Amino acid sequence: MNANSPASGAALRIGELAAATGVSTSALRFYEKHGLLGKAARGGNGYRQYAPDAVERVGLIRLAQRLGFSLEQVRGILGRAGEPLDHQQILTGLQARLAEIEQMQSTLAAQHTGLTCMLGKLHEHWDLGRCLPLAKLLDGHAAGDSA
Amino acid sequence: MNANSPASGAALRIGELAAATGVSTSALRFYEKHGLLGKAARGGNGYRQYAPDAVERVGLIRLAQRLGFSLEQVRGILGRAGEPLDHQQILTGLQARLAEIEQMQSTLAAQHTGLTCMLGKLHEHWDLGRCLPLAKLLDGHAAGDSA
DNA sequence: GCTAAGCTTGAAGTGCTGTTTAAGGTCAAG
DNA sequence: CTTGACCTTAAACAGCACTTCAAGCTTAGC
Repeated sequence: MNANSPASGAALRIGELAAATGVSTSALRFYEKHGLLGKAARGGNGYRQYAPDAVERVGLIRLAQRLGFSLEQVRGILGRAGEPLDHQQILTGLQARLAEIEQMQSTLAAQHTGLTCMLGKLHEHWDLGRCLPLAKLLDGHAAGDSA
Repeated sequence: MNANSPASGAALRIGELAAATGVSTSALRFYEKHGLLGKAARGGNGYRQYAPDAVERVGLIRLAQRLGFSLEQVRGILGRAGEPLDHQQILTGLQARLAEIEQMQSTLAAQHTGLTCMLGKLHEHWDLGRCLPLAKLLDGHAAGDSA
């Protein structure tokens, strides 16, 4: 029953960490296997023993995921395990993601323009064929946009 | 050698259609199998015989893909085969994609804001932990789709 | 008529990501 | 003793758009 009673000051077991973070135990093991979480110490029974700050680490992983980072990118940013957290590396990673986002934004903007344009054309004359040239609009720059 | 010489007025073989559209033959068969392309007529030899307007159809499929439609969505829009092309269905499909795009745009915008914010915080005090509250910012309005 | 290129089929494989599940066993508490 | 949390590794899943494979046709040029 009480498998999940926080031992106040000390180590968390995987189920406790899972409960504390909202991440499944299997996901936590997965993170560990992929170097996101760092190998937990083990008790005499072989159970993982997480220090309380693991909660924050997991929180950071989930935050990063929400910011659109893949787990591989997260590992690139947070470092492979409990290592020092290289500031430069973090900045670089964040900026790279920012660039990625901007790239996607311009792709989406171009698609948006293209679709809007298409809807306009379809209101006039009902010919999808006339929309084909829009393809060039999507290639053209994928960056800026011009209606 | 001349397997790909357009027989002027008449039917295209799959390789010819592929050459004309820049889509591989295997992809064309794949499209057919999934109802995007409509079953081609067959010659006495069993080869597919495409009418010249298949080129346009394939062009539309590729255009749609560039607009971010999945093949399944394309099928929803263009109709399951050589059917009449339901105008209403097309409009609905395009608008649905437009909504999808806008959804993604707001997700990306939120991520962008979050990241920028994070970079700001990190310049001040070097504590990633202080960035955790940003998670709420991401929840705030854009559904948790990161893609 | 030989050979190479092109066509036919269906099934399975590919690449990517993030988990989850399954199978088989250990450990602790009621 | 039984339940439930934990351990391990390996494999499955899910979604997308194809590609590849194998085995066996046809067609075209020489």
